[in-house]
Amino acid sequence: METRKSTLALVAERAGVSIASVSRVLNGLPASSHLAERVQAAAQELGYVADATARSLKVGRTEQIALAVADVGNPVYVDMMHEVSRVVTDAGYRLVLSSTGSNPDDQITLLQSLNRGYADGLLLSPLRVTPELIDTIRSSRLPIVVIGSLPPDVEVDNVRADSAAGMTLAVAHLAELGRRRIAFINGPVDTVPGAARLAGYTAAMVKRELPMNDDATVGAEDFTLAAGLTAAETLLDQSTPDAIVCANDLLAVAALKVLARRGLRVPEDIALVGMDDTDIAELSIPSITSVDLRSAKRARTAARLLLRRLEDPSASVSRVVIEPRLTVRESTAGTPAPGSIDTAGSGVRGGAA
Amino acid sequence: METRKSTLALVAERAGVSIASVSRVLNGLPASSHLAERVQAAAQELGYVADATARSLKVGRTEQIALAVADVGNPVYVDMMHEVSRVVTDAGYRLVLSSTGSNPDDQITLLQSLNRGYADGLLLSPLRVTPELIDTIRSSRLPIVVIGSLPPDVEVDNVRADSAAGMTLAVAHLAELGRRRIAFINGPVDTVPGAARLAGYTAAMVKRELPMNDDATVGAEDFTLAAGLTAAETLLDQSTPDAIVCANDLLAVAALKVLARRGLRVPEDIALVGMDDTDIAELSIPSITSVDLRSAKRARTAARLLLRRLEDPSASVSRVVIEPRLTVRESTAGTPAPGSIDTAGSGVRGGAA
DNA sequence: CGCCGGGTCGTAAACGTTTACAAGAACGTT
DNA sequence: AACGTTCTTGTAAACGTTTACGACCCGGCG
Repeated sequence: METRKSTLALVAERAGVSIASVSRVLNGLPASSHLAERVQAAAQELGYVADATARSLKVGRTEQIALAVADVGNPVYVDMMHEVSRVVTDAGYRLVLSSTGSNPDDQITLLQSLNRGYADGLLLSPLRVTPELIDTIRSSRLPIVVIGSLPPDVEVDNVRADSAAGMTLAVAHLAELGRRRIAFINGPVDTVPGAARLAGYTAAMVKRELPMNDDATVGAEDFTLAAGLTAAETLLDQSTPDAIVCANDLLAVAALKVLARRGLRVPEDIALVGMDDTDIAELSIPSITSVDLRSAKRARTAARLLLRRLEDPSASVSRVVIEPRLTVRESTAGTPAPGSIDTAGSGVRGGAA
Repeated sequence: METRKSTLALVAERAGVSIASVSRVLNGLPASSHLAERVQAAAQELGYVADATARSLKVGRTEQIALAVADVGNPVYVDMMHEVSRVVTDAGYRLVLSSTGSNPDDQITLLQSLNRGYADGLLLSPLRVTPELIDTIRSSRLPIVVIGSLPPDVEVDNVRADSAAGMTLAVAHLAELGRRRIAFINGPVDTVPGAARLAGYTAAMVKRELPMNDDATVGAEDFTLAAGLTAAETLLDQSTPDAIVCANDLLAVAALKVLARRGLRVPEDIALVGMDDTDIAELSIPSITSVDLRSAKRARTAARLLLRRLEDPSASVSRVVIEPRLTVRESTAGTPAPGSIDTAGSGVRGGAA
């Protein structure tokens, strides 16, 4: 088996047949067994592998699907990648991953370069959506499905989580446990999920007739652990909640850390619920109750939507919304409201020296 | 700005010039300002974007770099992706991510398809390396740099972590804290890192003249959390260590969970050290001392090696080994050997109901 | 025996670029 | 005024495939 670059022409020459015949045999089109054998042999000997670029140029497909996410480090995106990767490779596509920052301009330039034909379709999960971004999405030459919310007048396939419903779930759960001073650690409010979650929180609190207070909601700079630490510090400096819901599992873990530092017990003193239900919620100690926004499912359906549109570009646009679930864990488990019975907690906890 | 597919020919027609001129202007080659203006205008009006596939076919480069990892879910690979993504996009390449399973056959088919010209180069981080895999790597048409160990006779760029040295670091640290019954939760022994870490552990224990015991080392099925849980259970059923070192942060977190379930305090009863020094080691409660295998740095240098080889294919192969560090955290912090003073631990810990 | 249909296979045109080559124009030099 | 440079631009050949078209051969039917 040679390792040099081999082309159809070389194989054809070696087999003593025409280029077209080689192509046909290698693509399984009908051919005489005599011819087929010769070609197979020649291809084998030369270690022939078809050039993907040339093929793409000819057939007009790259068999690549691009996935653009804001932050590869975020576990929820990792889940999505995982899922998308599976369904697109099953369908014979390769996955091109692009980590745009949270900057919409980056996403726009990405989109433009995508239109050069790197990929056949795009899965986009934007954190912030600006009018410009929407324009570029609209005028894109290739199919896009966006994971996340969009204004209703945008005619683009998309699948979103109902994070407002998720916040309702969280608040209801805490209220039923008797918690009333429910604080909220949000991400940046100028992001789509940040805004949605804040709205959901407010609505849920109002509906339950729970006391609201500006000091009881803080917005982290970012959906990251580091931002969560300072956000949690700020919150606890200015407020004394008996429960905290976080817009994100990362923020929740950060809060947990800060609570431990301050000698506050979870869930006895403060109950905690996160959002996204990623692995870290499960493996944290104590494990964290989390709103499952079904990221895997969202990613899967988004990928399938894209595949469908690729085979039928004229299909009507579909907008899917996935309902959230609540996964209850130790951070809220079976706790009476604190103060009803004062357990005279000494704040003893293992390890957090 | 039209949104329809536009080609050089269309722009040329519209501008009333030749195709070649359009190409030249758009690529910034010298042209009269008169011509340039007409072309720019026409391109603008038609919303022309060059087709990447055709360009790739002509120039023989795709400007894509592939990264193949065994498991996208593993935080250490996420770190690597992050890093690789940065350096290759800075160099003008796009990143194609492939999640091969841990199955070497998958990697082989991946490699073969890579040779079709999807990408200009490959970063490969194989979990298991078989002779077949090595053969395919050797006979690859395009440059590969592997992240991880390879037999010394393989003439391929690679950058590896010295995980044996890492194990020495871990064992030495624990020994200095007075721990003697140091157990080891490994990953699968038939993987490259699994084997290396086991060897490192054994060597370090022998060198320190610490007691070794078959019951004190278990191999998880996998480098995942789930596998870690059962491995930790097994270990604690058959052995009573005063310290555990884990081949992986995920395994360490799993161990932490099991220890909590059994009422064992960390670090008082059992000290714990992980490996890879990923985020979860930091944000775990207690935070976990971890051997930093410098995954970000490894990824970065690997990416740079690949870029170098892309511009100079004849460069001599380089093999880089990155030295590990130890990041000390709460899970081993300032603890005397247990038993020296029995603290009559009541096993009270917050939250783990 | 002639003709037609079906199977094989080769010829050549495309896909959308880049780029070597050459032709012509403009200009300075002798 | 003739000639050599240099600059500009067009012509056309490639890159490696896929595929429409047509040529040819062979057998079966009228």
